[in-house]
Amino acid sequence: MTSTTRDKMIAGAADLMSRRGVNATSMRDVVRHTATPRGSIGHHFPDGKPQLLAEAVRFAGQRVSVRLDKVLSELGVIAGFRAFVTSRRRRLETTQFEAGCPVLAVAVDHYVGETSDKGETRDEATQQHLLDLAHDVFTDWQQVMLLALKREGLEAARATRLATLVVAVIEGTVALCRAARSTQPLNHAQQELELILSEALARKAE
Amino acid sequence: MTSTTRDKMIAGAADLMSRRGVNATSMRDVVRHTATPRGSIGHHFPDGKPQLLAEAVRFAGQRVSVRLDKVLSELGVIAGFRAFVTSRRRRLETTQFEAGCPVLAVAVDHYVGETSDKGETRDEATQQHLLDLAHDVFTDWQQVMLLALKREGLEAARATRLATLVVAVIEGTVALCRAARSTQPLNHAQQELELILSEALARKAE
DNA sequence: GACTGGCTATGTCAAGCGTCATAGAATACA
DNA sequence: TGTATTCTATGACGCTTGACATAGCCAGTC
Repeated sequence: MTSTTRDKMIAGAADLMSRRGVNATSMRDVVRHTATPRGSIGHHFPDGKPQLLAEAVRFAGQRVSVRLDKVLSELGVIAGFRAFVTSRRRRLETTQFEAGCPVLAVAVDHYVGETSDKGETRDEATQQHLLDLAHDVFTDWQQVMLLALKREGLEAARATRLATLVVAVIEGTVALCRAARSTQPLNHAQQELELILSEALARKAE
Repeated sequence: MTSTTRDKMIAGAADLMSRRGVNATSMRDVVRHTATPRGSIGHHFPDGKPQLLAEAVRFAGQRVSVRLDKVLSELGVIAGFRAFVTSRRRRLETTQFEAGCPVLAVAVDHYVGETSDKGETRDEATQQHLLDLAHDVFTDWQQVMLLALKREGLEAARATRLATLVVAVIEGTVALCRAARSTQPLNHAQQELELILSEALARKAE
């Protein structure tokens, strides 16, 4: 095995990021939360916090991507989407609307390293890198959705737009539900989105 | 005048929050960014950072709400929505995709005060309050959209769901555009949303 | 001109942060 | 068994943070 400590740290970091954001998640929080040794951080992540954040984004992105792909190809677009939303809803409920999305957190909350010299140049390179990673994840999710739509015969351009819309709605809805401490925004968005998707698929031949 | 210093601080805080998130925005950053005196913070915001954050959320929420209402009632739902999206797009472009939404930041990035006693109880009350404020803002925006849709004859239940969808898409799209450093996600979402809205309005009589 | 009260400037403080160094434990292989 | 390598534990460091205290400025008013 390649040390489960490392994996626990990554998963724990992703979890904390999804709940609190990037900067509200300290490395000490991560080791507390995962019951892992603090000294191991330097060992497993020699590049420090940015590296841990990056791995957490990749990890969470891939986990969702795999699940989305599975459910879409097994159940088709409509039922698959419904199943995916249901799992998101359950996660919101079981965590009392605390859990969000670590990738969204990276896209919204800028990482702030040490302010190096004079506060003039923040750690912009790291932030750009994290944003790139978040973009890769978003693109990956869109791609999964896109392929599912095309698989059911939808034209490429329309499918691309719809895939973007779906990802945007999911991310935005997470924020609304957290603020509302309710799944109602998710329910409303789901209803409308299912309508849109089924109409689009029904007209694919035109 | 009731001291422009206070207002500049609030607007500056909202701006920084929208770019960096809640915890990456320090009070010292705000005074640097707005060229306001550091010592005045305790004077204008005796409750400290939480108070400044709260006022920033209210300020930004109201500003958007007013603009959205104006444009929707002057131009109607479709053209008004288009105009609103256009202004968001311009803002993204002129800030090189740095500016986001301070309300979204509050919903994603948890405020962390001093960890009081033993790290067990974070500043949960303050965070709940900020989330409530964010929820009020989101609700307000949805209400503005809802009224515009009803004004054009849409049935209440459908209008409610669409209003939620629109707000969710706008917030989610901000994140996608920031990560992509591109307005393409906004463009795609806008196209689909205009389609949905015009179809819904066209069928209002059924 | 002196007084006064709202504002500004600057320094100090405890606490938390990420990082690093160093020492100890555990594990794997000969 | 011995030893090398990998992992864990703990403390120290330099820094930033929000909060506070104290002193100075600068209108207005009598």
